[in-house]
Amino acid sequence: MATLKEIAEKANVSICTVSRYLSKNSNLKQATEEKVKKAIEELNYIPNNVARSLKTRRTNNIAVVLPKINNLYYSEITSGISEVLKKHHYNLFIVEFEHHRDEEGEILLTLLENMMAGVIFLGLSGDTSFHESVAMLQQHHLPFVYANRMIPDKEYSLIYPDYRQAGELATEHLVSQGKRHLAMITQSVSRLDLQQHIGGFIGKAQEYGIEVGEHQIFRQEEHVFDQEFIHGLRQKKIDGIFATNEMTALSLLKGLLNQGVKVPEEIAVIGFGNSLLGTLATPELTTIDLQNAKLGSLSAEKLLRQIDGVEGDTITILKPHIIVRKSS
Amino acid sequence: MATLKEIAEKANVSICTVSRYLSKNSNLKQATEEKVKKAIEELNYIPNNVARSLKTRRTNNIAVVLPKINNLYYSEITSGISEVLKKHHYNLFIVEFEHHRDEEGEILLTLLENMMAGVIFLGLSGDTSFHESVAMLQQHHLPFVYANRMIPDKEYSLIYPDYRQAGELATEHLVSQGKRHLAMITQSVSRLDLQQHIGGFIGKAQEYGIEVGEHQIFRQEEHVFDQEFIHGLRQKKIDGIFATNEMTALSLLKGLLNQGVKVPEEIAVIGFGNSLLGTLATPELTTIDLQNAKLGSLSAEKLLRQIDGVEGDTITILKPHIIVRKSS
DNA sequence: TTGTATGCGTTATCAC
DNA sequence: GTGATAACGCATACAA
Repeated sequence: MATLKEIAEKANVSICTVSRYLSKNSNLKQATEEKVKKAIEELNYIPNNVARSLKTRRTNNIAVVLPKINNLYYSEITSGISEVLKKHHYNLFIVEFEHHRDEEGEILLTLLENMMAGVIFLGLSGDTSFHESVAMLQQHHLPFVYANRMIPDKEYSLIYPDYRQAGELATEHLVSQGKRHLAMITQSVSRLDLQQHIGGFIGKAQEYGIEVGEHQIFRQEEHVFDQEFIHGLRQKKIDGIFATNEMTALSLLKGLLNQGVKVPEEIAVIGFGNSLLGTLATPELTTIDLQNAKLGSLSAEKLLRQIDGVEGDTITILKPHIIVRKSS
Repeated sequence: MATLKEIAEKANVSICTVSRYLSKNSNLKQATEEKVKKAIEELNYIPNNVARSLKTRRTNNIAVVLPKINNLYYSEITSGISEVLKKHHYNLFIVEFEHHRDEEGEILLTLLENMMAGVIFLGLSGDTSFHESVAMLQQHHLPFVYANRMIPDKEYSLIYPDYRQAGELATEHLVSQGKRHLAMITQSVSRLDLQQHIGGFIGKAQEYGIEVGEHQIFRQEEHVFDQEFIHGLRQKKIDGIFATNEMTALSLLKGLLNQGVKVPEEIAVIGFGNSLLGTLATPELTTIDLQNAKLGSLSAEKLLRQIDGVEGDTITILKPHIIVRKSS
């Protein structure tokens, strides 16, 4: 690898002049400029970003910390992030983080050790101890953005979809289809975002005079969508279901189909997310689009503004949209 | 950020001693060790990997270059890579590359500028001009592994599944189910791996005395699985189809279902890949498992061996397995 | 067992 | 316009 020094020697100028040439702004004499240019080409010079970073005390590296990259939800967001970063000449680091308590410190340490310019956290729940460790990042002035999570009692830089409105949209749609006996399938009810989903779903139902009791809120982990489960739905006369996870919705759809339930006539299903999967389901899945890719690109832009010091810790909220297909 | 210098001053030792303490191997006097330890803790020292990299002329960063991260196929492989890298304390750097010719040089340059320890290329076709640029990496002694692609006329470090055998397995299975009129849906036939698929599929068919003509090899991009297409299948009396892409298989399954074709009785379908999607399809998809995650972890290990200098450019071939479900 | 001194490749502050 | 020279934070050859 050729270095500035070698270029300088070859071109008979000082290292400094070469550096100036590379940073474009300073004006060199036409003649020296060409000498330098020639030397650089002949020696096949490649700048060393590591050295540059040491000197300037900043890198162009941005880390995305998420539970699992082999999950459409996260990889779609990441793709949105990637596009923006590429455009601004930032590099993308991925750190998978699976809520193993002992990893927390190690991961944050890695981010600091490698002088990340910023961090985006995806899908890190508000109920972990993670956030205490995160305070460390603030101490070290490492800018970060939380995407897709609401963090209570913290003034962090946040971006997430309007979870409550997502729930409301689901109710409104099901009601507009004539459904009155609503149910919901969700994950951990302790998560703040899911509480919002539930709140929106139930709240809007009440506006329509519909009661959604606790026994109509199913926890995904506790059920398989087998004959017994479907039978339970029928007994409760459920005619509309909102599943807060695309895979879950698809799985439910399959269960209903297997048991001969007509979707949407007998039971309508509305899901979450807008990957290709929804269109491949039978029937095609009606869904609340959380705009994953867009959320990714927005969170990247948000982080970059923070890095450039033109934005502080603010909250950005995206509006969800409904995509009506055949399952409702 | 505290530095070695500050620690040294606080502990009343030399920078060198602190550095030794951190690298563990050298043996210090108990007393100094504790002095240093204390100072490090009090000052909340965090090592600077950038400086370390500049000095040692190597980083712990490994890049994965792939077309799109929001694609289950690639993200599953990447997840496999991620696990291995994490275990060996390497960081994961992601570069999305979408075959825009003008990007090639820029991307490889970025890898060199940032002193990547190694690179894994995923799904980069053998027919692009990419490989010429890649020679540059060799000049700069940057180790790399091509995963999931066969590269003709190059002695690179390669790892891929036995594409031919995958095709053979598909044929064997379909034949064992009593199917004799086989068809295949594939992508670009110019890609070497797909040629292998086709070769295996057709070749094995011939062993059974079955002719698979050119008009039974469909190019995915040229078709939607609508009434007309399904009608065509019926006319040709096709009773078994092999789709070399999981999404395509699912999409086909849906098309067949829509047209009232009984799967697998009338037409059996066998797909590729082993994501959750296959089990959510109706009927559940029989599939050739290419072991994406495993391929990822193996390619990472392969690269690490290369970085450590214990392995040269070799070819690793994975054996595919069939997962029989309901669509065949 | 510990310290001194040098350099990794770059940017930046001075001079000239 | 251009050139010395000093850092950035760390590792290491060589001394002591």
